[in-house]
Amino acid sequence: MKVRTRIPPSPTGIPHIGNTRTALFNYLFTKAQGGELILRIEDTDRARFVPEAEKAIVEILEWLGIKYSPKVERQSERLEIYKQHAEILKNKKLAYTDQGALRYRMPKTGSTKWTDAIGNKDITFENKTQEDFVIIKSDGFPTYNFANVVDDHLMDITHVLRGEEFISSTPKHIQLYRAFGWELPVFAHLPVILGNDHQKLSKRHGAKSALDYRDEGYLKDALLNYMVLLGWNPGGDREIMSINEMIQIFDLKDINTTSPIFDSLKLTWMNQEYIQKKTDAELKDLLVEYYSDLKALQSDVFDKIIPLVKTRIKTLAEFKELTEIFFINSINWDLIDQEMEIAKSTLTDLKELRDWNKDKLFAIMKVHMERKKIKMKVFYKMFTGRERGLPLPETLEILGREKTINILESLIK
RNA sequence: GGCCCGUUCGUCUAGUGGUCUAGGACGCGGGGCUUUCAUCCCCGAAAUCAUGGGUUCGACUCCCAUACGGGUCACCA
Repeated sequence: MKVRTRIPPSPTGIPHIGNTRTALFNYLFTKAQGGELILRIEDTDRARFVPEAEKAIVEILEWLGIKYSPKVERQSERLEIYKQHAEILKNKKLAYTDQGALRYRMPKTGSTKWTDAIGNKDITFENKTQEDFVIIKSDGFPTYNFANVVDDHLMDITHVLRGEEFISSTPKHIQLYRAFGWELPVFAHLPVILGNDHQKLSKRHGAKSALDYRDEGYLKDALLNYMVLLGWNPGGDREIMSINEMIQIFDLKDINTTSPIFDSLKLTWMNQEYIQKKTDAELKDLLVEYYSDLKALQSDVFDKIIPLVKTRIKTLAEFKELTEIFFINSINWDLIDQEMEIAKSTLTDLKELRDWNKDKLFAIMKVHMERKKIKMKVFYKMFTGRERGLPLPETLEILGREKTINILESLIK
């Protein structure tokens, strides 16, 4: 039997990174099994419905390369189906009307159990602890608990990979399957990702979305790689992996049972790793895509900057500040007396310099450093306004004679 | 509070009865390289494997209890 899974977001906002990780696991599992993944919009909550949410959901999956079947299902378009199925339960006296809503009558004796694929463990709930739950709301829309089960069956879902927060509602789902005489899918409840506060990731606690990370200059490969390591480990010391490598070795049995804490520091480190692994051309493309205004930079200048920048940025967003000197058109820093003196004599040297290249430029600086017993920092401050940055001689070589001399002249007068 | 799940360095984790005086990664500290800052390289600190009982010739690994943490108790998903 072919594996079929689903990504069932509810369009109540932009999904945060925890939800996206669940989508990723669904994708990896499905690809590894040669199955099919569908996207099903669970828009049954009219009060919290956010029109733009679906667009963001699709955008995230697209950016990350999480592919699913072309036909997107929407529960709001399937109301008739839920109504029919509710009717069946009502006729069987398994559901009853309660204040305009339809409730499912849960059995009150015995127990409901299943073997969860995560950790391969049996989970049992005593039925006496379960309450009758609403399946059709008074507004005519189905609840998650109902629509989810009906759709999973009708759409031939074989594996339900979802967050651990759904464990306690799984007995409801199982009873519904039984009431209809349907076969159970495999349930796999992923441990939820916790934030720094050790609480479940949530918008309220500042959980970001994949789109936020993209906007902050993170690469999709890095985000994907970091996310997958949160709760999944193929064994051994392997950490850096491409999505295709993940698919090759992905197995539900390697998913942990403990809730991991999201460590943005390690994500940032990983992002830097990925940036460094990119070729110059690839990094250039990423930067052009990230910044809308890089066209202003001359292509040959841009090409020369890339290798200098590569080991110095952890996110694409850091590019601008680091390369500021190539974009500025006015000087906004001052020199103190000693620096001024050095600036003047350096300027003289620069004007006389025949070959404008990094070695000659560095030679000039070296002379001054030795004569005045100063450190390189002084030159960084002088030419860029900052005490650190891209290698100076290289930077000035790329900047060119005219612009470099301009900087010193405007500082001196 | 009831019910459910979990517990190895600060964090992500390896580990499936003896190879563990517990390995890797991030972060942190120190050093090297060096034109600043990075990158890179080397070294180091960091877990009495939550605690207490079992089982066993032998437990991080199996069982039980306790503690702690998390999830969930909606006409939200």
